[in-house]
Amino acid sequence: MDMLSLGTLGQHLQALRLARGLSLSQLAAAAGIAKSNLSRLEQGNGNPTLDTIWRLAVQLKVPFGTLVAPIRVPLGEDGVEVRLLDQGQDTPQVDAYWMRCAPHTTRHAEPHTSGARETLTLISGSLEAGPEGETLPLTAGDSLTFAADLPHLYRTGDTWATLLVSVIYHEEPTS
Amino acid sequence: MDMLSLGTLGQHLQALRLARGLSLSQLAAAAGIAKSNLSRLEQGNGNPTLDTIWRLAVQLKVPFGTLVAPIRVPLGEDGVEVRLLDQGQDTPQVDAYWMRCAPHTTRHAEPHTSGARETLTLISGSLEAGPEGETLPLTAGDSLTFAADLPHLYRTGDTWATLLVSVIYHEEPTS
DNA sequence: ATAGAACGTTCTTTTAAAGGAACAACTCGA
DNA sequence: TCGAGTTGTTCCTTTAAAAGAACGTTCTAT
Repeated sequence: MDMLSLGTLGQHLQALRLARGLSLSQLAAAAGIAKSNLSRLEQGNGNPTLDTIWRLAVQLKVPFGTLVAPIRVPLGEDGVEVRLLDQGQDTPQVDAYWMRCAPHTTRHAEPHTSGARETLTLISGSLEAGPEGETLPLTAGDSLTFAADLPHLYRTGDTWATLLVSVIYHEEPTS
Repeated sequence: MDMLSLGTLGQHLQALRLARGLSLSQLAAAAGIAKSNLSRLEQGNGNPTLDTIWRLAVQLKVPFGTLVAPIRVPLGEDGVEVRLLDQGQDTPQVDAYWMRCAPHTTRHAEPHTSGARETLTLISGSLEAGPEGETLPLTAGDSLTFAADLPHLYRTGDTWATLLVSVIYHEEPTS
């Protein structure tokens, strides 16, 4: 494990516990784990089980991921975070992504295979996107479909932008 | 542990792995864990360590919490599964859902607030959707935007349908 | 067919996480 | 001052998670 996160887990565990005015013994009892276990975790040693993390997250009323990756904004180097949501197995093939762009960043995307299209739906923020030279401004709720077999880009202004991206690959002749 | 999450963890692990075209052996090797370990986890047994979960999340490029706590919104009793992907905090507010419909099912949706619109993007399968009386057929890759402040529905034919749904609530006059 | 290399499963062994009971330190009230 | 109640720590024990090896399959290529 990247031992980095282990130490911080302990700190945040303790910070959350104290913020709720709970003693170590109280929290351990409420979560149904041994206090020796919790003590070790707060000290930054150990490597808790999913079961243990879960029980603590429930008691502290923290959405789980917050407990272990608290302040981290897992951005790509270029200020863009992308998650694959789903891949269709039909023709044409469709890949669905969730995407988040930091303010004042521009992401240049390479062309996809010939005939590919992209459909965007902006969830929050504002964004300028489309084929290079033909980008259009979008605000929350807007959708845009464009040809993705050319270089295209996503550019943010002063705000973060969150959007759904669907890449529709061209229907290939099934030989 | 609330066994609810353990079984689903395995399913999501496997789904993500297959979505990336990785074999169990490959993923285990890349993550630096024993494949017996990964095998057990995908079967829904076991109780992985933070270390193990972390390594898998890194390899699958998934923001951790997504692996273990997929957010299911049990909207339907019928063959419809819905997951909340994201909620925008801008105006207009946008809710993004991932939705999957079993074959030969019809889902009637209640009207949303006045002025609300919906944008759909079909990932796989085929679907007929839209306001009641004005539904349109969609195939993989198609998008559709319609007024969602009226009763609307989603109806599948012989196949499953997977789609992204964005609900755009009407922009309220900010006083 | 046959050897080779993948695949994912199921064993056994090793390791360490979690539980439990001690412990010292510190607060209370009697 | 003396317990009886905390607090969080440190041991030791028990349990099970992770590693490693072996297995039966399924391909592909010779």
